[in-house]
Amino acid sequence: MQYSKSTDYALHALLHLGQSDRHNNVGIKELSVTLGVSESYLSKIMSKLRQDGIVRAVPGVNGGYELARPAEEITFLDVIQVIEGRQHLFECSNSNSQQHQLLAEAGDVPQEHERPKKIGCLVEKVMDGAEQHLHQYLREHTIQWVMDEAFKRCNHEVNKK
Amino acid sequence: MQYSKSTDYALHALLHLGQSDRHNNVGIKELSVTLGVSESYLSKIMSKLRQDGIVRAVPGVNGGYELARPAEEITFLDVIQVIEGRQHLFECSNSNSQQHQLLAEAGDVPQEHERPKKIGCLVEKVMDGAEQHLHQYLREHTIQWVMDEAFKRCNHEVNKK
DNA sequence: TAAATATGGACCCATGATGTCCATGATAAA
DNA sequence: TTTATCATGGACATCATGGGTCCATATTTA
Repeated sequence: MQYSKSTDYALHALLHLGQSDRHNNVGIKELSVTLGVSESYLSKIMSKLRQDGIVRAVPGVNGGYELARPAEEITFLDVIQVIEGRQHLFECSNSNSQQHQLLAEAGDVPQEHERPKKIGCLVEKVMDGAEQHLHQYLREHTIQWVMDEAFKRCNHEVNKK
Repeated sequence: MQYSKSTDYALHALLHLGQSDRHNNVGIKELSVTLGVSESYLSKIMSKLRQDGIVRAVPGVNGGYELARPAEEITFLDVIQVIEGRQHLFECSNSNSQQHQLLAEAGDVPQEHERPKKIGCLVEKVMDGAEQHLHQYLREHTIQWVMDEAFKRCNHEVNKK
């Protein structure tokens, strides 16, 4: 269970756009050279980012990509969800199995007018909780955060001299 | 990006072992019927859990599986790592690309005796932080926690009557 | 118009998840 | 000791997905 390379490419591409001098969009060629990945493949990824309103794209001569909104408003979670999809980290495959009947058995009120019970898998509940924590952290970190952090490190390095 | 079905099966199987009357191990047949999955496949999963010391297995007549330690000492993280492996959630595929050189460029001290710099990808750093939060939550939730929660719900249901 | 650029569809390949089948080995009951 | 029961592990089979290429098309600027 790992995030795909596409997510890697997407995040690094956005960082590059964030650093490039503003009002100058960056072509797919420059991006692909910088990241070390083919233009064809990177195009697909950038296209997804555009469809989701993370970047803007202009075709034609001197075209390219630029961030569609400020880097501090692009979170890691935004990017990950565009690339990886919005499915949950975990889905119980048999919510109506014997397993779950047993879990609810003791306090069960049998057939109190046929309602489907809607118990909800407790395993899933834990996993959903974990996912919420993961997402919260990813929401708190933006493209801008990485650039700021890099800048701070540079200063620190300079001061050491 | 999703946890596999095997993780699902493993967690539910352990719950079953946790609930079954103690000092009685449970055969693969009973487990497979309860979870609604084939014996063959579930065997593979149980075997992994055994190799990692989560469950014990005894062959022969009246054999089967039982928890190798108390249910409150089996965390979700334990189980997930056995099934999914211990690889990181994210690995930067090009830590020495031009991208990272640029990030470190401004404050760079060129060739101060050829050390490889060991910068470390900041994207990876964020992702590792996220992973730590995820793991912390999964460490705090055990098989026993789920059983306790199920018990509490039963009582609540009974009290409502 | 021509060159540069993004877009999207069709396709390919390797890998891993999911699952089956079978031979083997260990154990307890008869 | 024999036999039925049970776990183990290897060899496959199948299918979905990630990762990637190639090409035809549309759009824009010089």
